[in-house]
Amino acid sequence: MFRNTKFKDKSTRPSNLVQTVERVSQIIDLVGNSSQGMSIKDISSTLGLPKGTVHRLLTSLAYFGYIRQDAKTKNYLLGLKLLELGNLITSQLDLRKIAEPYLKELAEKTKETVHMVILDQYEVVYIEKIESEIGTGGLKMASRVGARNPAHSCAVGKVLLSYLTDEELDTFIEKKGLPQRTPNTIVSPIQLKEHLSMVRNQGYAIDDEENEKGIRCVAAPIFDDKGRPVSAISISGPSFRVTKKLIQDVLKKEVIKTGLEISKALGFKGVT
Amino acid sequence: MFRNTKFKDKSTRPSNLVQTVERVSQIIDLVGNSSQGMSIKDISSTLGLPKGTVHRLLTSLAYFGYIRQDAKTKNYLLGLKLLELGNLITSQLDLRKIAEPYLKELAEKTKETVHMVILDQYEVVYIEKIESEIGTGGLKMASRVGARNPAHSCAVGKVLLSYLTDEELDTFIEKKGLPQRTPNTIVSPIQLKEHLSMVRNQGYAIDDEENEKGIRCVAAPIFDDKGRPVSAISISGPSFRVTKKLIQDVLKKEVIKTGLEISKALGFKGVT
DNA sequence: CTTTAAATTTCGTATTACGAAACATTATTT
DNA sequence: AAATAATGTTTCGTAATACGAAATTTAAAG
Repeated sequence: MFRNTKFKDKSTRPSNLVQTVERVSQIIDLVGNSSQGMSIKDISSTLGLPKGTVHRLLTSLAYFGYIRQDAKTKNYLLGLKLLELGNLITSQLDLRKIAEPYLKELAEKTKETVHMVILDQYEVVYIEKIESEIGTGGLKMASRVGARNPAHSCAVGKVLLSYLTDEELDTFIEKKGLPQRTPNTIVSPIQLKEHLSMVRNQGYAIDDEENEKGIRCVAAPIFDDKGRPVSAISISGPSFRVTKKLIQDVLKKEVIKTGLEISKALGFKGVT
Repeated sequence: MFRNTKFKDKSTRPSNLVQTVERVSQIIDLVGNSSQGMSIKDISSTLGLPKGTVHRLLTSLAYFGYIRQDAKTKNYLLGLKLLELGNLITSQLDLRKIAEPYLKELAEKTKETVHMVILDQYEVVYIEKIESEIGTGGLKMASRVGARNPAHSCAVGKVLLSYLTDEELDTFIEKKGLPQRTPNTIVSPIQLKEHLSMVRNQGYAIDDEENEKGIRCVAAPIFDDKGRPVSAISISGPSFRVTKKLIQDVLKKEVIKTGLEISKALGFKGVT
């Protein structure tokens, strides 16, 4: 008896979701994405829940610090507990701690924005972002630590995808699709697979305005002590500064070098 | 009919806490404070909950990204959603954004650690921490963004307490007490009140190893556009470097100055 | 001072989450 | 490699929990 469809899949809705957890998550998302906080009325009408219910959940959340109530406006805002937890997880990702000095150096040297990401649920999650103090010239990238991006359309994502098995890639494509973000985005599965094998061979990836018009990036992988590609780093910037030539002549070399340095700091001994 | 004891008090346990929220909070705290993550067994035995229940809550939390499961060890860890939320709240505290450059400059100039805090539930919460790149000489402060401290025993706390009304101060003392952290901690309510009125008059506070042996700090307040003391900043360091003389001659002036600069950036027009 | 709107509390009820135990999977020992 | 132990996952009948309509209180606006 074999069951070829039995893929344990953490991203599909569990059969027995706890209702309260779902509602709490919805409330926190909602409140988090409002700049001025929200009233109970707002929340209850947006989510279609009775005011009483929302109030009960909010007071419980407030008691544990996940939500706080503005003294003046009476609006509910994210609580400071989330600051604490956000920093806790940072310290759990010791990857990030180790990489930090190298990334700073890279940002200084190249005068562009440096990102560090990991792959989670087939999406790219930014775990570090360093902007060169000078040189960014008022142009700031909209990215933010904790934010997510499709993997197929950015350099860091393509680097990490390039180490997946063919089977995993199929699951990825099936689950996430290959949404076209710009005219340059690779949307054909076959093309993507060819591209990824190239990326893997050459050890770096370029995002030539595939994710956002006007932004170009180069990325390289980071390996842990077991040689597993656990993370990727990139240099990103506006296309008029980050030209194809600059990438080939300078930036490519620098990301790869920094990637290798961080890998070594993690105990990576090199291939074979 | 008057009821003098009717103080709306957000920190006492609400009558109708949602059980699931409490359990979720316990689980997240537990998992967050473990460096290697925890198994279901660990969590259920620590909290005294049945495995099935813990499992159900964990899968729900994982679905929404608050918890993730390590692929290898199968242990549960904090999820990356918390990174995202931690960064969201940071951007909601635009106070912090505005202050950042000033604080960096202060840290550079003084070569010591600079903190920024707000008061929440009568406790000090660190919302920013900047370490001077050089000069810390291997000595790092254990503080962490999001962490909390009693208010009566640190400079930033005393600065903020100094603006409370007498009534609020009594509530604070009743609720939190004045725990003795070191031999220097002020533990007498009367002494504290006298001290605070002095702090308020002089516009800064010193923590002379009152919170931690070997650590001395100076702090100054930050006012918003309405003239309300919304935050406080401090310079902290080992007592052998941060001498009383250095504070009086140099540091005191610098924190006050930086505090005022930030206040002005927030729209503060000065007193009267 | 009156009116309106939102926030908070109450309370009987049905749904939801509970948790004991069965079952499955993974790790450990012999 | 087989057996055993230990942990993880699912099931399901039940009761406690959270629900939510409505009443009450509080705050804001006219």
